[in-house]
Amino acid sequence: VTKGNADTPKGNNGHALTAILSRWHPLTREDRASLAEISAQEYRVSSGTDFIHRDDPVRDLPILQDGWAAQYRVMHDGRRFVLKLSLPGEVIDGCFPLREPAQYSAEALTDVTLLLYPSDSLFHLVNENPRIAVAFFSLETYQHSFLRNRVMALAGLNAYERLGHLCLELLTRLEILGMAENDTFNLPVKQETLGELLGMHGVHINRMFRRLGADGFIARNKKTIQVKDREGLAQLVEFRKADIVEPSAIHTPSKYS
Amino acid sequence: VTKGNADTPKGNNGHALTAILSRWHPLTREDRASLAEISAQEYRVSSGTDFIHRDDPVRDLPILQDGWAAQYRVMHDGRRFVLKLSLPGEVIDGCFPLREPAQYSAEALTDVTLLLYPSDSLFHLVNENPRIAVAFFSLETYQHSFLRNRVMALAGLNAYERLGHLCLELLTRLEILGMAENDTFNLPVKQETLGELLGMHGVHINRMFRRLGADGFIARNKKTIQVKDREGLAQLVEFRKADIVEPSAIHTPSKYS
DNA sequence: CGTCCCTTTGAGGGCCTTCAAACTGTGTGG
DNA sequence: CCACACAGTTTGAAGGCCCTCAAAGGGACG
Repeated sequence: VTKGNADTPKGNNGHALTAILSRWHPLTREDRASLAEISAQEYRVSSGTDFIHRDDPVRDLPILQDGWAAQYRVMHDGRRFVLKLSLPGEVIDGCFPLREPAQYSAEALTDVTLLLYPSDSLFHLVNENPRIAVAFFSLETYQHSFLRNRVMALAGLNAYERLGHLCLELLTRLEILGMAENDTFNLPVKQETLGELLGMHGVHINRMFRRLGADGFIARNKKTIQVKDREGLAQLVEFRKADIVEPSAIHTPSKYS
Repeated sequence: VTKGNADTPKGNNGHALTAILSRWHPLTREDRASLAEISAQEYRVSSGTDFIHRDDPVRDLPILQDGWAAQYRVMHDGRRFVLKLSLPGEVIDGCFPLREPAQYSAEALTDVTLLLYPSDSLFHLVNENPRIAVAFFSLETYQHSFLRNRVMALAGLNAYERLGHLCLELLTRLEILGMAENDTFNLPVKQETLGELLGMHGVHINRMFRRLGADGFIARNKKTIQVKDREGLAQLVEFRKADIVEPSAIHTPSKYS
């Protein structure tokens, strides 16, 4: 793990955390200035290595500046469970405002560039500034909404549908991050890992991918996935935009008051 | 649904929401006074009826003063999916700070007494007061931690283990609410509903309950469940106290700074 | 051109579902 | 007090989805 200072990370002429939070709640110039005082350390992590270790204390809020990651744990019988994939540009959740040992390890699935914001400074700021607190709250609510949908998929759908659901979830999240166009995205994750995420064997992921392709829902080419029938698939797997919390849902004045 | 006014609900000589939030973040006398100005409406809902309807606008934050509830939806193929059980004393999540249509219906599993706090007033307060914002944030984090564990159970455990996990989750949540003693609790939920929660058929819930009893992990008597081997079961189903966010994890000064 | 990692394909078995029916407890009306 | 209806639990048997083990196929890299 190489380490460097990066208040202004390259390729990003601003403060990454400010950019993310301001999507979730209107921030004043002063809010932004307060946030800008909290500078991140930049880390580079190469594919396959852990950058958060389970049971280690959490001191920082990590943002994936670039690359994919997985939060996982190894269960007592040796099987691996993947809680969540983290995408380029996303905040890795479960790390704030906790100061407890990490509940899940995080592994780089590709080469990763990481921004680490010190928890203590953030915690202090959140306790002083209600707008920033609400912004974090809203971000948490957004991530929460995807987790609820994962629960729905795991409990209510079969393997075929779960994988279709995952394709739509990733497509949606990547579109929000500006990393998917034309219903197409890159999926640099091996099938065994997808299996650990969706609660099925990697071999079965393969069969279901194949069937989704044969049924015309998706097309695959190496690591690229294109959703061919987004509407049809969404209906099949119970995926709805309305189930995802968007910024407007939170700070738009109520239409019903 | 009968309706009444209840700033000071009977059997509760205080402001229920204040009591809950102050568990999650230290509140000043002024904070409590601000919260106390937001008065709740009390509703009574009889067993089996819905009190939140999917796609209806959310105007209030509901707290279950008494009784059990389930958040559920009916999927396009007619199957029911239960997202979460809500226990007496708990805030029903997914309702704040949203003003969008409800994503899940909520059904009373027993006779229920409900406290409804107007979202608009709460939203206004949260935007003014950082401590109350952090308290809500922390509460959300707490609920989030249980959801993460549900995902782990659904993706990583078989039916037998999932049901054991649920027993421990409910026991833990009820203990926190002061409604379980001696590893024993009342479970007024039919097995079919538990199946919809855990992603398995109600009939299989029965078989797994039976096996958990035969293996000495639990004892059942009508609707009462006693966990006989809490440690053993916890290890089997990967249930850890450390996976549940507690108040101290959030506002205790960092040990590592 | 060989190695390694991952994907793909095949066959057998187990977990869980599905359909069905018997059983139990509870409330209701005769 | 009993007969009955009703809801939920319990038990049985057959079948399907998914797992498990295994091996072959493909692509990237040296």
